[in-house]
Amino acid sequence: MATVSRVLNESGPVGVETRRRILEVATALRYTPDSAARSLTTRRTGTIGVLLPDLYGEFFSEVIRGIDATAQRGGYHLLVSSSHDDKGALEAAMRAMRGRVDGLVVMSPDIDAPALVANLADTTPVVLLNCDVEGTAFDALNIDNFGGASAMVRHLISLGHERIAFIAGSERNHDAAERLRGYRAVLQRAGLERRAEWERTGDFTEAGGYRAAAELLVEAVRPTAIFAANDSMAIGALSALRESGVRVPEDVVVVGFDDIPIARYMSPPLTTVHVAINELGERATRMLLQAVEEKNVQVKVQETLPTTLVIRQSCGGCGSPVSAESRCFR
Amino acid sequence: MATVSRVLNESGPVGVETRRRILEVATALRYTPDSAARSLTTRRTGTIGVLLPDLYGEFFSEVIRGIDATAQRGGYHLLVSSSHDDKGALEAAMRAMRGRVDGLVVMSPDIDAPALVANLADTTPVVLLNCDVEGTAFDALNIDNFGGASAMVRHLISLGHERIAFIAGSERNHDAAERLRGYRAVLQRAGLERRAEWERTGDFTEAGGYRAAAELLVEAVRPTAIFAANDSMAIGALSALRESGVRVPEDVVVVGFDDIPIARYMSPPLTTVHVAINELGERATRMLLQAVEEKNVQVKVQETLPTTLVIRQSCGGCGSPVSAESRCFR
DNA sequence: TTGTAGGCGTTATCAG
DNA sequence: CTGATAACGCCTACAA
Repeated sequence: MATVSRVLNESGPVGVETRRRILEVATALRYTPDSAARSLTTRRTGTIGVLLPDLYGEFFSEVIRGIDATAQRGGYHLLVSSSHDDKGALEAAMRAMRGRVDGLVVMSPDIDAPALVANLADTTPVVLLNCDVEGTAFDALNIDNFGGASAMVRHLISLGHERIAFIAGSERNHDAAERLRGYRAVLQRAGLERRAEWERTGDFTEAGGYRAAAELLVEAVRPTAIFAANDSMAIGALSALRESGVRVPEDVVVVGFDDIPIARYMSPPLTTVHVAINELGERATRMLLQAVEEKNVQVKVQETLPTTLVIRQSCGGCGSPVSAESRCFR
Repeated sequence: MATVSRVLNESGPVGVETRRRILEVATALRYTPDSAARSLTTRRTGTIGVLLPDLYGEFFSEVIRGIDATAQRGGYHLLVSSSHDDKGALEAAMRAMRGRVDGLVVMSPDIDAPALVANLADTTPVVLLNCDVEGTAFDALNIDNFGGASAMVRHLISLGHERIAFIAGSERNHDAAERLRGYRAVLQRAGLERRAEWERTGDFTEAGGYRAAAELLVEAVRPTAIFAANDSMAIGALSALRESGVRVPEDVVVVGFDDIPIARYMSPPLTTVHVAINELGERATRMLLQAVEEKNVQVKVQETLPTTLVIRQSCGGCGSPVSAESRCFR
């Protein structure tokens, strides 16, 4: 009956008595509108989709936390799908989500998601998270990877380090590439030596960082500082150094990127580039919801999430000339 | 057209030429069946719901990973919802999922989920994960919390410890309660002293473990071993001890529970009770899919996931009389 | 092997 | 203010 619909959705005028009766019966019968039927007519699902490359580690779980919180606040459900190694898998996942969601948050640092989205010619709003995107054709949110990495290297230099190694993320990863770019740029600018052996490639996991650090230790010329492109690898590096009896920060300094929650609990507490991971998910979701709910606005926005240096003990201290944006934490 | 449906679902006979033509047009038009309309007729959504208390930390993200992998393999999507502090929130979330999912994995160690599920009188299959459930009325999967905690305390005793402290999880948490029960049972059995001051209550977070350990350090009689009810708290404890200049494992021994991926990378590597977290999600999902796909089978199963001791360095070594189920890892 | 008709549970439209 | 009636897009049955 149409009136029932009007009562439950508070759309249209309904008599007080009628309304009461309907509500009574509805609760008595534990009646809940069928969401499939509803979205068949409304063309809205009340759900947003989240596409992630993986779910391993604290970084992703914090991002989802932010997304979930924001979506929930906006009254949306979350359809999550992860582990899209290649383009085909991501494309399949996107297609599978079509019709099931009102919008999509796509985090895909490894894959050319923009091309994929353009290719799909879909009308569902999409926000690209940590993607390598040029121009203004998409809603996109990125971390200030270059700025963060630059600031960290500058800090290391200010502490007197001249032999700075870098453990990069996987080569195709956009965040990884930007962080590497920041590292190289500052080294070059400072006129410091850049050795190929001091640039190892990891995979953003603890195991990768462990391996890379172990390799760095046996180099003929050992670096005095190791900058890992994310905290997980820094933690792996810490572990490798410890096993080899190398003291941190006395013998070698280790720093990371992301500031995942455990970073401050490491031994020693990890100096890192702080990213407001929660906020990353939050803002992406807010951007998406805006696009979902105001379909008329066709203007896309590109945003960058700023980063800050968090100085803890794994780098040996604040140094004398602390750069403007760095702060000292316990 | 019915034939189109037959082609896309491979149900019913279709002429070869017709089939080819339909497929051709379908791909040309990028046609994808509307999932809402489809589930309206089929009464199936191809989605399973996951209800979690929170998304913080590696434990949850590993569980979801396991669930996601298994669901994906079975061709199902994942509708995730978290942060259900109280009964009302959980109930609302369950109701909201009704009709959107074919089945539900409910992880709710804090809340009386069984009562809720029974109360909802819903026909959607549900698997209860880490819930305090009695009897055989529900499909349920639990960790062997009691066994794991017992084994760990026995191990500590075998290492010669007599003053063993415990950092518990929150009081209403079922897993936490079982682990505490295991700790107490073994202490009692061994005739060891049990002091109220050596039982601190944490909240399964690093911060909670940090606080609890700091409090233990100022006790008149200081324990020689600290058993945290999960790894996050153990990591927090490690951090607190380190800050106070207490060496682990020389001065005080620290052990955890869960064996989250980072545990092995701690300094020192964390001795802990291994839980196959991935498998936890995997098995729960398999149980659910079974219930979803074979509706006839009305027999519910209750399973327990076994645990094993993982001896690393934070407990000071393997000890002499290694109990049967313990293994030594790097 | 193919096309037609009905219905899934809502909401939107339109008379009353 | 309320109740019919027609979509929404698909699948299942039935008839051709």
